[in-house]
Amino acid sequence: MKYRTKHKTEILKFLKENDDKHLSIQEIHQSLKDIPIATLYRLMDGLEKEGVVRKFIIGPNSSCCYQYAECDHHHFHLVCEKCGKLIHLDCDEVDHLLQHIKGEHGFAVDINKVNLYGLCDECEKRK
Amino acid sequence: MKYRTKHKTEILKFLKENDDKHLSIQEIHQSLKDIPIATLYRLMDGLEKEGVVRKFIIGPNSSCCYQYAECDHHHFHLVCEKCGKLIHLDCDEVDHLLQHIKGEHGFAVDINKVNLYGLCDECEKRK
DNA sequence: ATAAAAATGAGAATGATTATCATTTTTGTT
DNA sequence: AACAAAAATGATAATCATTCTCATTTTTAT
Repeated sequence: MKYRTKHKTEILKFLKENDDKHLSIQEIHQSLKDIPIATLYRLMDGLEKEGVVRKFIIGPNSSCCYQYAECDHHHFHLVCEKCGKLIHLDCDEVDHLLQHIKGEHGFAVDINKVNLYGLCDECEKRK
Repeated sequence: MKYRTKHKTEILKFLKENDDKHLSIQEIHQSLKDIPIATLYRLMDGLEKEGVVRKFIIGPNSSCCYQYAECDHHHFHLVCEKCGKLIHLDCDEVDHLLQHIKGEHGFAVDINKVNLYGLCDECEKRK
């Protein structure tokens, strides 16, 4: 991912325009038809590794989704498995837990890679 | 899943013997070679629906894993991104955070779907 | 302008999971 | 014990997302 290419620019533009959604590879491909699917996979993979983009696994059987990564990287993301809603969890308790895990269990959690899947209030009620 | 069958018995015996591990379909199939893979998928699916067995999604790209349900502890999984090691995090702090998230943020985290990615101690030292 | 490094693209390959459907097994009932 | 309906099976094909391959093209630094 060292070179600047038209495809990369196009993808980032599209993701920025939709920074409130999680977009699957399939959805991105729908909109950016000129990018071959194999290339798209490759580029999304690279962008994720660079931290430009965030990858979500929504549900066991569906494919993964991507979203433009924001700069404030210090919170967990709650992802509703029903409606796909993304909640940013700014919360001291989280920091506390992560420090505890580091101190007591010797594991440095990379908060950028973590999503807490579950059900939001509305979807739980509708269940 | 109404009838008692040899296969079901065999699977449950195997899972009980390995109640400290998460077993992938492939691993189960390795050990219980006489059960055709299609049947195995079907049975595991049925056992999960019945609540006899728990399904885990470990990592974005790997397949799912199963564990005998009675032995399931309410824990997070820590996944080391370097060595792939899976750590079971049994910890009261986790329960505390989840209750807090449910109570204060109105979100029911499904702990089985969550992995905390990061670096284990050994890999961090080696970094 | 050039060459090395990187990215591309088309299709094939992979690999997990699901669907199909004729056959077999299980179970409760005569 | 025999029967029939319901359920489970098994072999194979189908599906579908993702990855691989490799010859070609593009990008970048010099």
